[in-house]
Amino acid sequence: MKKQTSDEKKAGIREIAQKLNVSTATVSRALRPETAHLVKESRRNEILELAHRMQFRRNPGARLIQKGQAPVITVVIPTDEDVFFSEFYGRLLSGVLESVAETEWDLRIATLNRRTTTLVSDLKRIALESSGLIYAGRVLTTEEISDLRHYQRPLVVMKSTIPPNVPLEQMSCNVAGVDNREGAGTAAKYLTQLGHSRFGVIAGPSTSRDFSERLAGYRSYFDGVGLALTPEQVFEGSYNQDTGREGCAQLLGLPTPPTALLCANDAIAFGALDQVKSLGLRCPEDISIIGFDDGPWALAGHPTLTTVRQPLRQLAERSVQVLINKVVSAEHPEIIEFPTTLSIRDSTAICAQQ
Amino acid sequence: MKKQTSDEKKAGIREIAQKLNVSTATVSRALRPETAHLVKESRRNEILELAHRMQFRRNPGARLIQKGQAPVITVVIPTDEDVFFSEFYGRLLSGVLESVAETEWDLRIATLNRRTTTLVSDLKRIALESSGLIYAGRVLTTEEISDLRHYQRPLVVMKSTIPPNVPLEQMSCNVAGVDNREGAGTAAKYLTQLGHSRFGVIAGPSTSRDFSERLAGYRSYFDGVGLALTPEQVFEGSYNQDTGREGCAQLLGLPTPPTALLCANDAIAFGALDQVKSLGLRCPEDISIIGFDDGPWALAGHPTLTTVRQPLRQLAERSVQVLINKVVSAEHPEIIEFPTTLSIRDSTAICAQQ
DNA sequence: CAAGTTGCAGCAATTGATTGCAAAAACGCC
DNA sequence: GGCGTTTTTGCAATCAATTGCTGCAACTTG
Repeated sequence: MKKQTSDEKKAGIREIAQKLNVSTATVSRALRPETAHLVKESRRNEILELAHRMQFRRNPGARLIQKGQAPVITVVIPTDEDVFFSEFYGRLLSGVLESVAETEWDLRIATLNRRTTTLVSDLKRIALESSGLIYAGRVLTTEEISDLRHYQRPLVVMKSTIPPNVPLEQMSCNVAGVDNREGAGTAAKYLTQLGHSRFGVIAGPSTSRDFSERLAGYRSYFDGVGLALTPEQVFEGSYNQDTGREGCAQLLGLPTPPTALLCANDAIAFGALDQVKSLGLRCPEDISIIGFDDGPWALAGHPTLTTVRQPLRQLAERSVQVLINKVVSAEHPEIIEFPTTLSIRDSTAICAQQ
Repeated sequence: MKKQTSDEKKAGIREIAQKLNVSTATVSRALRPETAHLVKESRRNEILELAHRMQFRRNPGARLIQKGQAPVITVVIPTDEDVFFSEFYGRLLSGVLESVAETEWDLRIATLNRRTTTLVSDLKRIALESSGLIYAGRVLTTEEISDLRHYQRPLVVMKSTIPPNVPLEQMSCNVAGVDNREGAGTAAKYLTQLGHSRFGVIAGPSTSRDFSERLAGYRSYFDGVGLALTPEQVFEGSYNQDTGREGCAQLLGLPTPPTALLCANDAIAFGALDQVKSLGLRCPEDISIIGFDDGPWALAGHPTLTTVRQPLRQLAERSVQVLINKVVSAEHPEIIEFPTTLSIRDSTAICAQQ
């Protein structure tokens, strides 16, 4: 009696074939949905039934060795503790996870070395064991972007990793992102409809594509309605709460302070809200605040935050689709931009001042 | 000129062998660190160099087919949008990610069907393509736990997925978790040292192992110092902010209200804080609040939150180690419990009342 | 100088499922 | 019953790397 780990041998396609007195080819065909129609139904059922009883699982390597690639999608994210707590990554990842879970594919997560200088070949390495890549890592350099031309494999790049000054049309790969301009415009429009006419904008860093698009969106809307933003009305800072506090303090210190604040993300909005309270003002009675992101905390505070929701779930879903179906050729890469929606809550109200 | 996808054929071990006029065996040996010593150094360098120039990547399937398993660790998480926003999962996942990134292994993420009744065989399926599993999914049933005996492969189960009434020693697999009792005790002790003597506890659901251990930790400490908690001093609710608000309201309504609140997680603590402010009281001057988790938001509010930090990074690291080294036999599974640390911030202060 | 030891490299088998090709079986129709 | 179709099935090659075994040559030792 040889020492055997357990489980009465391993159940391979061979064992099944042998027990049923058919060839492995038949078993193989019966077992995979794509070829199942090639096997007579009665026999197929026998095979399926036995495979189930023997707890058969096909060896993934055997297919891999033929195809040279696995049904795995890899998401590349930054090397950064906070990734899992950010709105963007959290919702994106869970979206990808769900989309992938509905298919036969697997999801893998990878990070790049913090300061790699060989991005494209790193991506090639990562991609080796997967069939498609979603790049959501750190912001790309222009050099890296042009290098990406040499990466001729299924790839979707998140728009937010592209610097603001690079036109999307110039990208040689698929790009997926959220329509920040439209979302910002919607927020601005909504405040206008509530009767506000004196606005303040607390923007994030202009080095970020998302933030610069959002600012452009606010600007563009106000230009259109003849309320063009003056430099004093715009505070630019980082993407965190402190920026919200500082921006709020500065804007409310203006000779004619705004009655509504447009914040480029939720964290900034929370900071602004905190500052408003510290100044003894009330939100929304004295001042309306609108955010951008719609994270889980938007509902947690007092008042709940009116904010722009990014359809990251759909974005993820579409990206996965693109990769799995490879519907897009490298010559005509797809640019996916999803529209946002406005989540109206309690931090905005009709303008009380005339 | 035949139509060729690109890249001058695929660079396999064969092509390299051919160009250098050696056998594939030699190339194979030279390429893998474990066997590299079997090839003369000069030749090995030639091979390595050419492999690099040809951008050679070995086909993962070919090894898989022999070993029957890939160097991949899979983390099983719940099917739940919020996973990526929770302290626990966020920090755990990023910890696992980092630990794995330091090795040659890959990280895969999988979810279970929402209501699977065949957990163990599902795990087997998932594990098929990976060499180790970290289970951090939904809470296990006792039946599933005893089924796990049949799962004889590298597996680490997170303690929080085990129901409170199951003794850890009874588990047939490796268990990793945080020492909640000790953490809760430390928090309680710290408040005592600040001079507090009237406490309120806002606990989470007792169906959760984490929360029930934390409550036990508070109890056990107070018992030890002769301040045993009465039923009125303990409010049990859910794990969210509303519980914090309700609990705070109720506890502060007692004839002799507490001067310090122990909250079973940060969200509850934020709720309590919010309620304290609504009641026109100040934290920490009038009442101290202490949380549990130390999430990114603990630093964001006013005042910043004193809270118990879980060493999830180390927990993740150790779990990965266990899986990669398979240092633990199934007969003597390891129980890993990491100690917490206290992050002292502004929401706690010396007791002002005598 | 013979016998023994060690280092290096190649041959060929192995791994498990898939698939092109062709044979065999089943079917339909007159 | 015969012939043309269609459906099922099996054989054997294939995928890319790994590894036990063997052979050869160089080196060491008595």
